[in-house]
Amino acid sequence: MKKELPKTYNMEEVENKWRKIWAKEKTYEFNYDAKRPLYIVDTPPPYVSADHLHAGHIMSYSQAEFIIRFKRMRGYNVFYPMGFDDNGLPTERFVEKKYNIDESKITKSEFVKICLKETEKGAERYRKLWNDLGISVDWSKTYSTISPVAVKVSQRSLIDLWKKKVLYRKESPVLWCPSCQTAVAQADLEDKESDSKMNYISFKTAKGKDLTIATTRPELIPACVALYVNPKDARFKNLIGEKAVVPLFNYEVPIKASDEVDAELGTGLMMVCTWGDQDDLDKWRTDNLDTRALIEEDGTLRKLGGKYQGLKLLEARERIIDDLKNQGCLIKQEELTHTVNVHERCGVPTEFILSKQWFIKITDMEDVWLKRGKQLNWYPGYRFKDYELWVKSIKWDWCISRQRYYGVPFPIWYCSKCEEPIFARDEDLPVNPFEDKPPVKKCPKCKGTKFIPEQDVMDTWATSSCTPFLLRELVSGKAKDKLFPATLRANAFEIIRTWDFYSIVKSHYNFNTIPFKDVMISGHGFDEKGKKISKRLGNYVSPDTLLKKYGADAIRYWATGAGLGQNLRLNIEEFKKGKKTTIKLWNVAKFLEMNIDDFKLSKENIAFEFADIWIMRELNEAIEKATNDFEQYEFAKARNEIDSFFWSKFTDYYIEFIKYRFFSDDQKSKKAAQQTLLIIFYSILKMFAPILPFVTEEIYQQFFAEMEEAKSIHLSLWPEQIELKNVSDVSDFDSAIQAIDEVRKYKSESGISLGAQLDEFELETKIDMEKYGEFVRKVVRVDKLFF
RNA sequence: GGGCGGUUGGCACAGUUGGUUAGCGCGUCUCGUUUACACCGAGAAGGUCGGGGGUUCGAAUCCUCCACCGCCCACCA
Repeated sequence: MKKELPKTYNMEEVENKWRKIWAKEKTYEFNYDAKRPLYIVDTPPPYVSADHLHAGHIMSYSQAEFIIRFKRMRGYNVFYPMGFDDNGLPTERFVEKKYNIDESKITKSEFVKICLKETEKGAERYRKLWNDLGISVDWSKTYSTISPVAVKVSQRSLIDLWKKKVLYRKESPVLWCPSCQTAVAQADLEDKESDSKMNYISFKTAKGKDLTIATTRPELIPACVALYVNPKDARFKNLIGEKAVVPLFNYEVPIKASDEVDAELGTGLMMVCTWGDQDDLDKWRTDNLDTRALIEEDGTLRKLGGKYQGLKLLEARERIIDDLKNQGCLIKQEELTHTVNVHERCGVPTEFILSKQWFIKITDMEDVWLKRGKQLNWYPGYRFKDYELWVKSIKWDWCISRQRYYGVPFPIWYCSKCEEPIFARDEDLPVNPFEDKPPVKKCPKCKGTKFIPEQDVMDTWATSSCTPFLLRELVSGKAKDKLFPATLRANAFEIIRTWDFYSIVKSHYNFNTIPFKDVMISGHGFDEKGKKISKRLGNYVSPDTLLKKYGADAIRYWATGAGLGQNLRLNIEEFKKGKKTTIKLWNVAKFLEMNIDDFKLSKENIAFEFADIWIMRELNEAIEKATNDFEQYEFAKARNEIDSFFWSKFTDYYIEFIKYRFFSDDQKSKKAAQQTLLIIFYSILKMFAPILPFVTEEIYQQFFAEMEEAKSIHLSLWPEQIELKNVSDVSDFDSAIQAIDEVRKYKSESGISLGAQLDEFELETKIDMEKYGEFVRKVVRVDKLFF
């Protein structure tokens, strides 16, 4: 049946319509079906506390989704759930700021309640944006990282790690954020440039000889436990084994030797404190130095600080410098700029403090992590380097406990007498140790009867690293066992060292396998000038504004623009081009509507003409290339391929080549053109479908739905190449095209309308006149062609 | 200090295993209302591929050094 398309494409109306219908018809719902191969997608659960959604978010999720739609059309049974990461520090800080909350004046449960409310709001915003963009998520399969199922899976994973003896609790120096007042992991650190001073301070040996050390952290002097020199350093080697006297505090520390001391740096004499940096920790560990814990959880000096006790680190620094000056122990100060490690969530420099924390063993396992990493397919391949580099730089076991409120609780109680940890039973999960009782009445170790719940919550990555085996909990029945490992993990490069790495760790320990087969790494969205989009710079437009102005299809079109793993600038021109493409598709549909009476593929033998065969050959090539590109996750290349076939071959040439046949009385020729148009355009629509889901669906429903069983173009199959057997040889068709170009050029340069009829034209291009003469004459409207 | 990515006409980008006059889009200029489309069509101008050196019959494409941009890691006594 023939339908009348509106004259112009009403983008907003069409997009809205299909959003509603896809939701109502549950077009993207996952239904297990043993016959079809599975394609399981694990995309990042975004932080719902991110209140600055921008084009970068659109870009990375769209890019993964192009592949997902492609795979769906390739016959895969796609399982595409969506999660929201709403636990942990980012949410807490967001809530504190938004409501101006002082945590000391609010109960833990009140605070958590507000966090939950905010995260719900945040999730709703994301959900709406993804939906507006046409992200083909199965919305009946969602999770949040604080939901009972996520808590259960995380806790179960943790208990398993304990049983496998790779989880341990230990008092040791840990990376600590004095602002958030929690332990943090190595992966949570960020570099920050800051101005500081190098202080040259005089020590004395026990025998009274003068020594000078250089430090940027004079406030750590009360925690000084040793001085180090290089044993090859002629100036100092005779000091090795002697004692030095710490100024202001007047206690003795040993002078030791280490090859790692660089005689050129500072004064060549290194002060080791507990603990200022990695060196301090290394020396402390290997040489069994004293433990002098100086820093309190809130970033003030402990009792060890003597008269400086209670001062903040920076205040203590000033006072100590003053006092050193007064005692003549400060020799000089030099300005310098150096990089400090700050907590990425708040930008405050981290410290090391002595604290009891839970750790997962990841150090000394480089070969294991590398082996696991190599078992994955990395797209693009060079991003494996990022993983490799990270794995090789791991110095700490993964500290997973956080001294915060809003997060997944540890399923752990401690015996109040002997501190033995009691883990929850699997059948009781999820548990909240504050509300639930431990599974034993008596401590198995000391028979104590009182238990204290673990106060800490888990690191957010301890939870989100479980997503590969959390996803399957969203379905019931037979499918469950088949939904792990996932097929595709898609994320941006900056979370390779966290999300990807920790997921690999968890799957390795818990299931002795890899968490997913393919990793697809996207770049970042940049602003129009090429600057990274950030909240601080305010260099972004809200996605809603962009969507309203250009439509989802156009924005998705832009998102195809970056090569895999490359950054992508915001580019309004690309939005416009995307919009133009949707309109062009619409107008071609109008053309078909005007010239085709019956939208059916004919079963009769069709007398295809040269131009028809030519365009079908071109189509086959385009299909082959686009398919290969998509298979390699190269959506940018695929789009270019489809684009150039559509614009340069199909609309610029083929449609012009056949117009005359529609005005002629040759029914056979007309029929062949109609059939070719149908075949080609239908394939084009399908190839554009992963990128432009709305306009392709609209046209599909108008003209092609009746030809197929699929209720949506997105559930139809990806186009196959057309079989071209027993057809004329058109390998010289390019000469005909060249002749046509020649006439077009002549008309254009002579100011003659392309539609004007010419009596005769002398061609320079040599063509097979018998074969293509009539065709060229009709297309370019010339009565007589000759050489 | 180590590593990754990038540097191609005004702008934003493609350039497969090295091979004929280096491509596309936008922009610019000139034309054209051809019954799908002016959110159109035809045509033109414009680059020697960041810089130096090398390999080769031949390099944007391989090697080497350097510069600049972006990012990651490490160090900073």
